[in-house]
Amino acid sequence: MPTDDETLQRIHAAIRAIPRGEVAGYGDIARRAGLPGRARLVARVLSCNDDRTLPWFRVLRSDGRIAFPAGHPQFDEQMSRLQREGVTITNGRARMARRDVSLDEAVWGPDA
DNA sequence: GCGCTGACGCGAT
DNA sequence: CATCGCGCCAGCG
Repeated sequence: MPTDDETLQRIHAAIRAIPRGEVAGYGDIARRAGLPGRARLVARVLSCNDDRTLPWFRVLRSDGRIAFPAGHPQFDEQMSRLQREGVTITNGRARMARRDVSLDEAVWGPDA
């Protein structure tokens, strides 16, 4: 049931919906895609994703850290891209919107 | 069908 | 704060 096309599309949409200069957690994306608790699915989708137009770099862990271990090639690329968008990264951590007053409501509205 | 693994999350310590 | 433990889901040997 989970990994059908529709689900994939919604995850894609949720990721594309992240405003430039902002970031979101895997769990947030999953929730926004109507798949609460499927953070790992989002991760898997990204790992298999080949679409370059998808802002995959705006997706971080819920704690604001990049999912890759420091030193990993992907890690550097992601951090560079984020900084290029003005995302402040301190000690490998990006400033994330608080969960309770999340980006979901601020940007996508209360229905999210 | 079983168990391991991973671009995860969260409460408890 | 930094860690640990346990829960979660899907793919693969």
